[in-house]
Amino acid sequence: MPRPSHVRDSVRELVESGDRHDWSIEDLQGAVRSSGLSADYSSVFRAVTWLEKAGAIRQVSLGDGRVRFEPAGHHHDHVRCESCGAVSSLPECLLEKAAATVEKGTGFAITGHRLVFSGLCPVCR
Amino acid sequence: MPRPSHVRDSVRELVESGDRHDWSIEDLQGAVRSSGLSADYSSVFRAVTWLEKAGAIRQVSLGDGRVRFEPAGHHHDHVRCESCGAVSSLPECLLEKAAATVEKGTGFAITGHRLVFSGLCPVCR
DNA sequence: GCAGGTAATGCAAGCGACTTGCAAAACCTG
DNA sequence: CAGGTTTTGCAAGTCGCTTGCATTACCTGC
Repeated sequence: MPRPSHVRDSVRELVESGDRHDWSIEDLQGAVRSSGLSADYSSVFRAVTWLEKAGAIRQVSLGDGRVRFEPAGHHHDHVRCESCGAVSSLPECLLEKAAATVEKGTGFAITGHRLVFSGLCPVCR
Repeated sequence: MPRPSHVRDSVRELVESGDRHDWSIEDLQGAVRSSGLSADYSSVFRAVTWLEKAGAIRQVSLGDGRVRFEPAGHHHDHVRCESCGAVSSLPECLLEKAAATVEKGTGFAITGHRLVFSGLCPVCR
């Protein structure tokens, strides 16, 4: 039975606030700390592990070799700025039809995908 | 000026033989060794670094936290089996049009993307 | 309110994969 | 063959994630 956990609560609140889709553990630790609370890296790690298993947040793989998180919601893809690293989410899935094509072409049973566009954000371009 | 390098030559040959799109450094080291040649992990690492800069091979990010390589050629995407890890490449790009949509919707200048389908390969399904 | 039990936390150590420094060996070139 | 440059292997370093363990905090039933 979970008990009050200021770390987990803060992490959940931060991620679920919904404006970011690329929270790294370190980012979260920094954010929790700058709100005045203590937070060890490992505590934040355990918080995200717990929250992910509980279905509140989800890993997102941006290809930079870090585990990143976003609020769990319906599926969507991302764009990432090559210059400043800003990440935006795309409102809808672009690949519903493509999956069928892939199934026909390869014989795989497609269950999901990971798509990240890269480019330059409005500020950097 | 490059000089004979059995490690680099073997690695290039292996990757360019073209039947795999998910060579990890360790895989390559194993393959070089099993052909009877010596190959330290760091030598293979330097070989892939060199070949990548030279444009002969390319990193492919499959989201498993390893650096993987494939022959550099024209762009294509991948399907990866969740069960056995088998990777196939998709013959053509599915997203030419989607990029334009994304640009319009987000204001980003799109320069590329990374797409990996996951599913079950014909053998595992 | 207090003892007992479970959960959360911090610290430090461990781990996996990549990266780098350095000296020894291999290779050309004049 | 001497001199200068590349490759190679070994070992050590780095980075980020993961785990073990003792401590602290929190409930719950006396």
